[in-house]
Amino acid sequence: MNKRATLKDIARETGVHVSTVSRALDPKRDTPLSEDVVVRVRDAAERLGYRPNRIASSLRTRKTMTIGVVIPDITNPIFPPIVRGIESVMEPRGYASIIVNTDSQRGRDKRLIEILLDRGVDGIIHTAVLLEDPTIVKVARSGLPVITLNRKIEGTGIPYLINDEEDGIRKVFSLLYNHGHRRIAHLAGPLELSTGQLRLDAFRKAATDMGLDSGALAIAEAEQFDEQGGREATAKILAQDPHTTAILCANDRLALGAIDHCAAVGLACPDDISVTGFNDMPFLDMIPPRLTTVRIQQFEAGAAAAGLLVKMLSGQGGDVPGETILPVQLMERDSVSAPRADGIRS
Amino acid sequence: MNKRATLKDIARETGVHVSTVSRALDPKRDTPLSEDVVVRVRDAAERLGYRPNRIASSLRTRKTMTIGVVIPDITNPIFPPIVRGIESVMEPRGYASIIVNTDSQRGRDKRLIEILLDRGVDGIIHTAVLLEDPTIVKVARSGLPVITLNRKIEGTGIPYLINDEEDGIRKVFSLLYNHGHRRIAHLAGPLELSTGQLRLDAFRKAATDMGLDSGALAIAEAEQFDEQGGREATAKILAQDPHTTAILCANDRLALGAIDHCAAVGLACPDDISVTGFNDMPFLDMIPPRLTTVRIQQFEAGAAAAGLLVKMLSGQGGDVPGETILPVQLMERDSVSAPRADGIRS
DNA sequence: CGTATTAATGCAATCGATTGCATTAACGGT
DNA sequence: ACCGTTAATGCAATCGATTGCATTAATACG
Repeated sequence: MNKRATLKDIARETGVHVSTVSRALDPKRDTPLSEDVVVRVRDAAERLGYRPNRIASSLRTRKTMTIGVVIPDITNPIFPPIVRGIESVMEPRGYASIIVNTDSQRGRDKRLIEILLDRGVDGIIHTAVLLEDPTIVKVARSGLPVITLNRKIEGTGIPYLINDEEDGIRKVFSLLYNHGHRRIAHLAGPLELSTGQLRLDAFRKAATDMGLDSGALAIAEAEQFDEQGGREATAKILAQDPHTTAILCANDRLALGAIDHCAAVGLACPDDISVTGFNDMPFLDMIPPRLTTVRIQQFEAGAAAAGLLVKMLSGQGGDVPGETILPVQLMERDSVSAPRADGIRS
Repeated sequence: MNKRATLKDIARETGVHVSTVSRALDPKRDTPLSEDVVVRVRDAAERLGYRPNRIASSLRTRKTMTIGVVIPDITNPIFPPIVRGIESVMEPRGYASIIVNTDSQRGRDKRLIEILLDRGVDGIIHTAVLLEDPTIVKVARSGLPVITLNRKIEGTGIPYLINDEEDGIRKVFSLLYNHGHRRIAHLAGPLELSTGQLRLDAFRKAATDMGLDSGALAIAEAEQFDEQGGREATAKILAQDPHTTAILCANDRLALGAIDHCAAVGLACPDDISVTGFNDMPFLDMIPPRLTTVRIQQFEAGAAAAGLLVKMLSGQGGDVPGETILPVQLMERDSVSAPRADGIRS
């Protein structure tokens, strides 16, 4: 109904000029003002229920106090905690976030970033997923503060924050190895996605480090990071090497699919075959057999990335490390055991 | 680096006035313009990579093409699909969304809505949770388009969209009844939250409709909508009536907690006691015993609510029904069976 | 051919807050 | 008492797009 009060209203009310009102209300003002005026202005502002018009302010200052958050899909359970982590840092500092979902589609990425830029976001946190993201690189080059999460884009100077996935893969690999597994297969995610590629590389590296010939191990790429993708790729793995005793999966959902397919062909987990996941998504520990997996600090990663962005936004870009790596944690549960001694499996 | 092109740049480039440029670029312009100018302007715009400054536009037109979405908590798995549903409608129409999480806390509600208003959102979709939400009512009264989702606030004229929860509760209640259960308990959610209250009311109604004395049935209120809340409340229920044969829970997580507590005291589900959930959250069907529950159309609800909001935003508020109810679906799985005939339980 | 229309475009105010510069008043120093 | 400071505030431009009104040019009409 009755529109919001503006500086002009307060000016009229107090008899001073709008610029004076503006200064009186500015918490970190540099110009000296008489105590009297400040009090009167604050008073009037209070009385009229004044709230600054951020749009007008943004137009003038070129700051919207809004950031963009680019994620693949909020319905993927690993992202909500990340988002909350980001907001736990941004909101207290007066920033709002606009979240966009790319669904890992090339075209959308560009379109959505444009939406963010149109709205004048002050910075972007990008949980990059595609191996190539030319759009975000261009944006960062143009001077907008950008942080990538879960993904480094080489040679661009964009600060990135990642979980120590390489270490995570190494941990599960070692666990399987120490249980006696040697024919360890990798169920990779879509290699077009950075997560898929990264974890595959880490798998190969871990295998080599343990003295196995990574070329001899069965590897199959899932088309999607979901149960169906896991089922299909598992079939391929078992075809490649029927004597596989363990499948190291690129994420939890793939692992669930793997277990499902194995069960369908008569292989029980972990008795006949061991399976591991990655991410430790919510409720995972309630689904049998409780999956041995790697826990990633989603919330903390979001919060840390936001912390970096805040620094960049406040002009302390120099203080931002180019690389931040968060530790991961092995979660040993029930989906891993020693390979069958009898070697019954055909 | 090189800042964005503005109307002024295009004007200089083409030799016409900025206002003419503005009109030439306006898809639904009313003023007649010569084809020649339009072409030249479009050309120049293209060439300069012109993108309108939405901030400036917003200041003048008082439309930000941004909406606010208020939810309790995005990490609660029922909300991501709702959010995606909303965006599936809003984004193609040029709207961005700012999502805020209230954590069901009174104070935050107000503060967050203020954040949205400060940013000049054109409308709000509010998945109200508290029984009383004076803030959002006031906002709606001030003329801003508001839709509430999952909750009606009586007598305010705010259009609301709800799932037919009453019908859902009735369906599970009937199912239990038809299996032979008579001592059916209700594990309610926090009654401060509308969902908790609503489902309790529906439970009582269903009981009465089936000819049971709802006053005689065990009812316990959980402090939180989570597993721990479910466990604690289940203890209370079993204390109230040790002969309870079925627990109808206000949501899935409470049900998981209930089953957990029952198992801890030696009651197997469904053999010793039947348990039902509500919501059918993601991955629920992978957690044993697969919970019989009520599926709510989260995505569709979000999309439908957004559809209503869009109508209001485009000035067709008159066409928006005050009430929209989406059907729910009973998902029969494994957590319900007939009560033990032997009545062994102490 | 003069005037009334209409088409095409320019002008300038506006949205509300911010900020460099100008102005005024008060004060201190010598 | 005079001048240089500094304190306190006003002035006006600015951010970029939009839009009612004015203006000019072109066309139609009688």
